[in-house]
Formats: sequence, structure tokens, C-alpha cells
Amino acid sequence: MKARGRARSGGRTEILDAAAVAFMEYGFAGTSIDMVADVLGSTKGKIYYHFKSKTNLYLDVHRETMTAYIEAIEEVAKGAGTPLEKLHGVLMTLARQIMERLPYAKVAVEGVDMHMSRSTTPEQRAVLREIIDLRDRGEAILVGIIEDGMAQGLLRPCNPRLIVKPMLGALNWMTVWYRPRPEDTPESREALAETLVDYLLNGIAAPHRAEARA
Amino acid sequence: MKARGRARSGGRTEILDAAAVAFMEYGFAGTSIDMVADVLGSTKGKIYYHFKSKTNLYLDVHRETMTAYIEAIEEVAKGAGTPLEKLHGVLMTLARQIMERLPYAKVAVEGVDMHMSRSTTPEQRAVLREIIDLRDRGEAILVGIIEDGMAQGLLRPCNPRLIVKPMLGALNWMTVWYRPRPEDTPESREALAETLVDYLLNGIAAPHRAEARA
DNA sequence: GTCTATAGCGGGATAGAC
DNA sequence: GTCTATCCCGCTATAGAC
Repeated sequence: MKARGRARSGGRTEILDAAAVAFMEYGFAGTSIDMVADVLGSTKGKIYYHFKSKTNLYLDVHRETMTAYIEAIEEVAKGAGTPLEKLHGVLMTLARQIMERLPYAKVAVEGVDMHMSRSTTPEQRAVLREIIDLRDRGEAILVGIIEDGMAQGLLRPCNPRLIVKPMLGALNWMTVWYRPRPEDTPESREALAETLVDYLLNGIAAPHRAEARA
Repeated sequence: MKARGRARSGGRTEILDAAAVAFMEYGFAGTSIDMVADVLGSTKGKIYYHFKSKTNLYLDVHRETMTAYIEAIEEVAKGAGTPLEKLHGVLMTLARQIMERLPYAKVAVEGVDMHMSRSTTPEQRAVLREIIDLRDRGEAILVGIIEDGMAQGLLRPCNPRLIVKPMLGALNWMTVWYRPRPEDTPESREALAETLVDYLLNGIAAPHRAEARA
């Protein structure tokens, strides 16, 4: 029963947005808190009031991204449809998320293998664990769908744990080459996502060739 | 007709190797020259004797990676075979390169969208231009092969320029999850590469489904 | 709750010994 | 050609005003 109703975030969300934008541009080590404050239109005092350290801020951006991913994925995975349709839906959902929230997506990509070797504090390690758990949960959902699809003969026989890597990699790679353009519309983004996901499901070899190689 | 025969690199190559290892672990901004020197087993004096700045060193690692890629790709592309075979060969070549020279591959991935906004010197801009040209050349070769394959009916109709992105993205993403293990053999690496490339060519939908979606 | 000012330190780059 | 010593800037984080 929080005071002042509407659960206002008290500026935290705005800071996360600004941080995502700054981190996207220069990466964790290359971004100073002053740069984040510039994007935000304030000074670092505000940021340090809401976040203990730059590392904490970064981790929170990353966690926010993974939470959004997992929620979107689970909604599709719980819905109706064949495994092939669900797989299509999950990949589309991810592609959309990446395009619509590019700065957050970019942080998630950089943060994946950021060892944070210096994340000394136990509190930070806990957040890191949360992030990794979210990622694992997402991958597990995908793996489950692929296993179902194989069992039903809808998908080619494969090692799902392995196939998930290039699938997610291809989508995450959008953060490298995709940039929103003024002429982009929801429809054009949707078409782009569809093209990519269609490729990830069907490959590029012509159908009869696909059988020849199998 | 260089003196002292055999074109010895005078330590430059060793520095590049050490730098790649350090940059792989902590990224450009997160790596200090002292860290590179530690990996190298020397002090920064040596590094600054051979390279003007940290940025120059990083750019040279990146260029070295792209040069190796392009050479490997061109060898396959020039050889005999159908477009489908060539496409298979080029992707296999890249997958091998990434696994065998993981630190260099990782630098290439980080460096792709490192704006180097502060690469003030014209000399650095020139190297950056070289790197981008090498990448574009590689992509153009792939696009050409795909166009040939489409013309011969070996590949599904698609926009080659667009399809190349997830293809290379899936391979580059190996730098995120692949780590050499003691039990790895040349054969196991080859099998892994084959699995990934096979997926990128054939997708995951079962053949009859692939026709249904088309 | 957000500002200004500053402490303290890490790291890029250079000078000069050897 | 490589090392040691050092300059100096920029950045994290904090203290204290408002």
C-alpha cells in the first residue's frame, strides 16, 4: 500500500532509460556516470541517490531487459498452437523486443559475457544470478518447445540445446546492424522480423535440397 | 629484402596475441595496457615501443582478424563447387576461424560497432576504413554466392543482403557461448561447426513443413 | 531529492635510464 | 628494444549545501 498511489517509480525508470542509451553507445567501461547524467539532463548526484554504484545501475538495466524478455516469451509459450507456431511466436516476440527497446537489448548483449569479475559485493552477485536464471529459463522454454516439435515430427531431428544458440545469436546480432530509421513503421519492423524468423525456421537451402542433405 | 631473413615480426605478433587475449576478457575500455603487458610477460614500455596507442593496438588486432577471415573466405569462394557447396564451405571456414582464434574473433565482434567516435587521428580512421572494407568484401562474397544459388534454384528465394546478417550473426555469437575445452579435438570442433552450418542452411522446420510455410 | 565540490585512484602516455 | 618513473587527466564515489 505505497503512499501517493500509482506506484510512481520516482525517477528510477528514467534513469534506467538514460543509462541504457549511454551504455548502448559506449559500453559499460566506456560510459561515465556523468555521461548518463547528461543524457538524463541532470547531474550525477541524482543517479547516486537512486543507485549505489555504476555496476548496480548496469546490472539493473540488464535485469530489466531479461525480465521483459521472459515475460513476453512465457506469454507466447503458454498460449495455444503447435510447437512450430509457438517457436515462431517466441522468436517474433524477441525480434520485436530487440527492435523496440534497442538500448536495453544492447546492454543485455554486452552484459552476457561481462564477467563482472570485480562484482565483489554479494548483493551484486545475487542480481547477476537472477539475470542468469532468467536467461536459462528463457532458453529452457525454447528447448522444450523444440523437443515437443521434434516429438510431433514438425521439426527436424536436432540437439535443441545446441540449436538454440545460433537461433538466439542471430536475433541478438540485430543489435549490431539494426538501427531504427525515420521511415520505419510497425509494419516494416514486423516484416523484417518475419523475414528473419522465417529464415531461422526454414533455412536457406531449397526444400528438395534440404532433403538431399538430410 | 628485409634484413635478418625470415621476416621476423620483432615481437609485434606476440603483442597482438596478448592484446587479443586481454581484450577478449575485458573489452577495449576495460583493458589497461598494463594488463596486456602482464599477459605478455613484460611492461608497457615494450608495447608503446611497437604501437602508438591503445586504440592503434586494438585496431590492429581487429584488422588482423578481418584479414584472416577474408583470406579464408576467398580461398573457398574461388574454388570449385556449386553455390550451395561454396556457401557451406565459407560458413564452415568462418566457424573454424572463430573457434581456433577465439580471442581475435571476440575483438572483431566487439569492434564491429565500436564507433571509435574518439578515433581522432586520420591514421586511425584509415585503419577503420580498411577494416570496414574487409568486412564489406566478405559480405559481398557471401551475397554473390547466395545470388548464384538462387539463380540456379539451389537456394530459396530471399533477400541475400538481409539473410547474410543472421547467418553471420549466428556464427559470431559463438564468441559468446563457445569456450574450448580440454576434451575438444579437431574432430569435435568440426562436428560442432557442421551442426551449426547445417542448421543455417536447412533451418529447423521439417522438410514437408518447410514447403507448407513457403 | 538534487545540486556542487572534492577526495582519491587508476590508467594512458611519455621521458629517460640502461 | 625494453624497463622504470612519472605526469596528468578523467572518472567513481562521497560530503555537504540547499
